[in-house]
Amino acid sequence: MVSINHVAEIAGVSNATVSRCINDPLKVSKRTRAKVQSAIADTGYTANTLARSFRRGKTNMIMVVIPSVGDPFFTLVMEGIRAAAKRCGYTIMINETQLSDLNADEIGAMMVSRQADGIILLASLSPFGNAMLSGTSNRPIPIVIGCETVSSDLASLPSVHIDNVGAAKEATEYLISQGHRNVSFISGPESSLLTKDREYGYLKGMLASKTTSEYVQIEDGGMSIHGSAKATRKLLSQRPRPTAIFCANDEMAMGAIHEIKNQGLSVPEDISVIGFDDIRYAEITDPPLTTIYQPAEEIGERVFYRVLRSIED
Amino acid sequence: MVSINHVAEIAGVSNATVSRCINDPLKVSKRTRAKVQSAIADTGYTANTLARSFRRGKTNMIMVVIPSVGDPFFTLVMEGIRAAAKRCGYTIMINETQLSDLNADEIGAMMVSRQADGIILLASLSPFGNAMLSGTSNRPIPIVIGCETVSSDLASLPSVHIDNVGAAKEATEYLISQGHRNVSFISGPESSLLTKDREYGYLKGMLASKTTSEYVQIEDGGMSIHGSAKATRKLLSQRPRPTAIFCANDEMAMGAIHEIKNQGLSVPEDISVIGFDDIRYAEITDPPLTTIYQPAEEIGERVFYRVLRSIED
DNA sequence: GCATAAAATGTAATCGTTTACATTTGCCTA
DNA sequence: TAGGCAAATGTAAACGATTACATTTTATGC
Repeated sequence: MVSINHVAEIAGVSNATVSRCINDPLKVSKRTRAKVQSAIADTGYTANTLARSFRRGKTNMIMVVIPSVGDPFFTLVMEGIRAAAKRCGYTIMINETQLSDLNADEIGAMMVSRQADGIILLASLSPFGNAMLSGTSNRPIPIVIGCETVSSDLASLPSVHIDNVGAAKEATEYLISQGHRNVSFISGPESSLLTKDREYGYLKGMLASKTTSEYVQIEDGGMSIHGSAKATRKLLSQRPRPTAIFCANDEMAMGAIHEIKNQGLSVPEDISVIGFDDIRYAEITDPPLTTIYQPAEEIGERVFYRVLRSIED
Repeated sequence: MVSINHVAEIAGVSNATVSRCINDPLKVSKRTRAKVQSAIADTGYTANTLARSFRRGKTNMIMVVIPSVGDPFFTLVMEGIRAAAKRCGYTIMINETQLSDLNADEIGAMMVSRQADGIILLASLSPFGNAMLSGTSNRPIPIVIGCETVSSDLASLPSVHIDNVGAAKEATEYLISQGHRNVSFISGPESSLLTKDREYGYLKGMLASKTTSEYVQIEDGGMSIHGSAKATRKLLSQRPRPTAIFCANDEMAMGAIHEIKNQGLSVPEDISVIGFDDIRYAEITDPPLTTIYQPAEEIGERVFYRVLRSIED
């Protein structure tokens, strides 16, 4: 491995000069710069990032924790994050951490290990409280939560997200304005606070009038196609049957539509379905999925700048 | 920031002892271990990963480069990679690098920067040749390609993938055996060698008999729903019309089905569609998508072990 | 050509670990 | 209890960069 010292020797200068030549070229004379550059070219030297980050105490990397690669919604958020990061000279690393794997130790370790300058959590952490925020005197690196809501335990963590309660309430009101009275809701797991917020918005919408408030029905769709299909089966077996199903995200809406058609019913004639997120598959479902748009890219951009701000403090 | 030296001081031992206590506890006496552990607890010390990796010359991280978070197929591959990595004490980091961003410099920098011990490329690199493999005397870190085919330029890179040519040929033969003669193919962009392999398999299947070889038709679907819908539109406008469309992946198959239905035709009565990969959406398309299964998890596992082997050499 | 300031370069400490090697401690046996 | 060996611990040198500070070189004005 060729180090900065090899380069220095070959160029006939000190390592400090080589370092300057790389990090602040204007500080070295044209002649020396040429010598150093040719030595770099000759040796094929590239700086050891580890050593540099270690010495500087900064990696210029931001880690994004997502529960699952393969979630089409995150693509959009990532787009925003990545674009902003590029502009600011940061590299994005993704850490796929299944929700079930998320535990305080792991996240805590990540936080203080300083392998990244900051962390963006596109996931909720409610089950773990803020245990991870204490217990170490090493200053934890900045964490910002994106899309997800912040649990009260983590109230200290900044977060960038839309008004899930309000949006879900509006969607529910829309369904009601279309004449629906029997509106059911397919929710996500307890660990996803964001879907709980949407559930709350649904409740708010339904509880506004007596007729609708009598028909509140919520099933857990587990954030997956299969889970949602199962939940739908359960909902459809009830009497009176729902005339509309509001799903906490699009993927579950797809599962619901699939199950409804499976049972020989049709969407939206027999039952309306509404989703959340507006992922790219939403427009090619049959029928096209009615869904609530989230400005995913913008959220990504904002959450990045938020974490950047914390880093720079 | 509390360092190993603080801990040592508090415990009344040398930093070397603290280090041993962490990395090889059996090497220190019970009494000392207790002292050190309580000092660690008191100070909330956690090792500086950067310093450790730098010193050890090893990060125990493997980077996976994927063209896009949000590709449902990668979820499955990642599952295999992650499981294997966990077993072996490695951490996985994902680097989302849009194909268009991939350039030799960036990848080359990644390769030698030693921020990871190895790289798994779930993408092809053909446009860039092996420029990145030369030009530096720093020993590049191991790279293994997964799922994708290796371009001839990169023949030196190991790769783990299925027999795309064979599988596509079989699928084509299957369609022909079902009575189809007019089978069209929707391909991916030039940069994705894997889809080119599938295209080649399609060709092999079609060219086997005179009747079918007369109907070879290939359109670029750009690996996206929209691109594929557009390609399908073009195919459907031709006379004679295809009776079957073979798509290089499931997402494009979904786009094709959508467009076919859009034009008032039905699947599979008027036109059969077949995809590739068996992503989770395949079973909820309407009609259910016929597709070719890839053992994604197993590929993930294998590609991990392959890169591990290179690392350990 | 000299004095002086500014620019360029060099020297060496430093970041937090790990680890080869040296030293000390403890234990066992004769 | 001395001698010898193993176990435990300490010392100090790395790893490869950056950077404060010291020194040298160059440029400027007279």
